[in-house]
Amino acid sequence: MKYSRATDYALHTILFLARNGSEKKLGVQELAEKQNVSPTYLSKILNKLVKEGMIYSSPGVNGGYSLGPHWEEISFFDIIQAIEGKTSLFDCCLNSNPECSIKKVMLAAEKNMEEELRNKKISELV
Amino acid sequence: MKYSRATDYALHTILFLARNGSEKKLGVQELAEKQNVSPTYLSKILNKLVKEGMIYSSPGVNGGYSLGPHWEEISFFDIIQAIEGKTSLFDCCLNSNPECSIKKVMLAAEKNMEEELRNKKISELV
DNA sequence: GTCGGCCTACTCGGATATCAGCTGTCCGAGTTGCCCTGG
DNA sequence: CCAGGGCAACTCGGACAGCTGATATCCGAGTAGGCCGAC
Repeated sequence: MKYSRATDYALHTILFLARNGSEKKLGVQELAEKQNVSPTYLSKILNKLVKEGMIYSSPGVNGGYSLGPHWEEISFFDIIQAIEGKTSLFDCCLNSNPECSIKKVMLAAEKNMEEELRNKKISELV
Repeated sequence: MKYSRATDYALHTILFLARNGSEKKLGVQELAEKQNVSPTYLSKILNKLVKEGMIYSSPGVNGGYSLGPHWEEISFFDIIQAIEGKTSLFDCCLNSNPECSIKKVMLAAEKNMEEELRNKKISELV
């Protein structure tokens, strides 16, 4: 089990944008070069963030990506959830018993990590 | 990102063994039927636990799996690590910068979950 | 009766098949700013 | 000088390929207990 590289790219990209100034646009080319990814792939990842309203994208000449209006409130968890999806880490696929004690322990532990990620905002690192 | 089903099987199997009495053996057939898995696949999973010394396996007629001597100390984390491996959830593959602030946040959050899983022992659920 | 060999019920390990999801590429389409040309 | 068209630089979206890891399955090998027959 691992976080996907896409999550890594998304986190770093948002941090790049934040450090670059919240208003300025950056082309996907430039962002991709800094992370050694192909621009097309990075564009796919960033589109997920666009759909969540975290960042803007401007087409056309001199287009690019820039941060959304509430970027200072974006937490690590927001970004991760946008990329990885909203499914829980653990699913007890054995019996559909909602009282499964193993599931309870796992979900409690997951919540612990989630809380930490919810409280950490990208803006704290700028 | 998700925990593999193998982890789910491993956790439930150990709980089965614990509830069945720490000394008694259970065949992989029986364990597999309760979880709707193929016996051969479950056997592969359980072998990982055998190698970590958590459970014993007895070949031959009336063979099967039984708990190891220190089974009461086995934590959720031990089992998960035996199945999923010891790699960290997050790897900053961008620059090999050990000071990457994103990595630090992620690892801190991961530690939070890890601690919770370390402190939860299977024996608490029996 | 007892000793040894076979048989059966198990686990172990490697090789292999299958499948889903991640990663990445390619191409066509849409959009926007800029330049260039014709009046 | 100005308006309009075309071009170039971008992003967007879908289709598709490759690869890796999870999820199995199969088969041969090893092991232990029990049975059975020969002596």
